[in-house]
Amino acid sequence: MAERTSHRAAPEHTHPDDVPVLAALAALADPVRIQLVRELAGSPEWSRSCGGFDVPVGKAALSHHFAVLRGAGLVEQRDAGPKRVNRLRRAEFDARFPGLLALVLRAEPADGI
Amino acid sequence: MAERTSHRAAPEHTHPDDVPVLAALAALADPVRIQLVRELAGSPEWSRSCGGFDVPVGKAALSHHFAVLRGAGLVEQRDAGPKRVNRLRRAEFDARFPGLLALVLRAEPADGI
DNA sequence: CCGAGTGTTCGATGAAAACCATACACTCCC
DNA sequence: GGGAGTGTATGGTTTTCATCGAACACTCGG
Repeated sequence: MAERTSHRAAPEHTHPDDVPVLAALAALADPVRIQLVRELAGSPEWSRSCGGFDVPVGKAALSHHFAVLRGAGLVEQRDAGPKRVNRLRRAEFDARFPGLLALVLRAEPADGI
Repeated sequence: MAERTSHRAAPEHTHPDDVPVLAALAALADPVRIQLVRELAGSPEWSRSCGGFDVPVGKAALSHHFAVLRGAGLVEQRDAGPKRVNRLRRAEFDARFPGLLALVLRAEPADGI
């Protein structure tokens, strides 16, 4: 049959084209998720597992944040052994919401978030 | 002294340059405020008073939403007689967050917000 | 097969935000 | 000055969301 090696349910993804603006904005209007997106943008694709982020929340909340980012078409996930590795959907998301990712990724003038 | 005609406290404004990205995103991540911004964008400047919006909330909540929009550098308000008229800070906001307003103002592909 | 590592799900808790109804302040016009 | 129109402030309710702890699945290596 399929050449699937994992017996685990694949994570549900939403393509950026199916994401309303409101959902995209709401997904990015959170300091933890902004940090995740930024760190993800500074790393090669598929190089970061969910647990490998320096974020001040427990792993339950972290899992929830990744679900939100997936639902907003911002990240794609793939199972790699026991880990789940991530990729920022730069091109696709930027095609749907031009300039939005750039706003989040650029450094802040003063400092803050 | 001053040539002020109103004895009412002028509304506090925040310039877009002083607004963190997170605050801008949070301000726009609300369906009522998105509608306000859109209606405002489709009207001449200073032509709309706060109460003149077709929005499904009471006037207390409406006043709160305008305070949020002011704090995010999105709208400017001025007293005109008993009314308080509004203006969308298009150029200034776009200079600080290029493309963000355009994303909110463009029509949605499918329908939703 | 067992144990360590990783991520998700569940239930509950706490904080933040939206909302309303009321009361108040101000401006204008009669 | 009185009254209608307009917006803000306050207090309290409801909803939403982020978070945690604990329990559960899955993968891999010994």
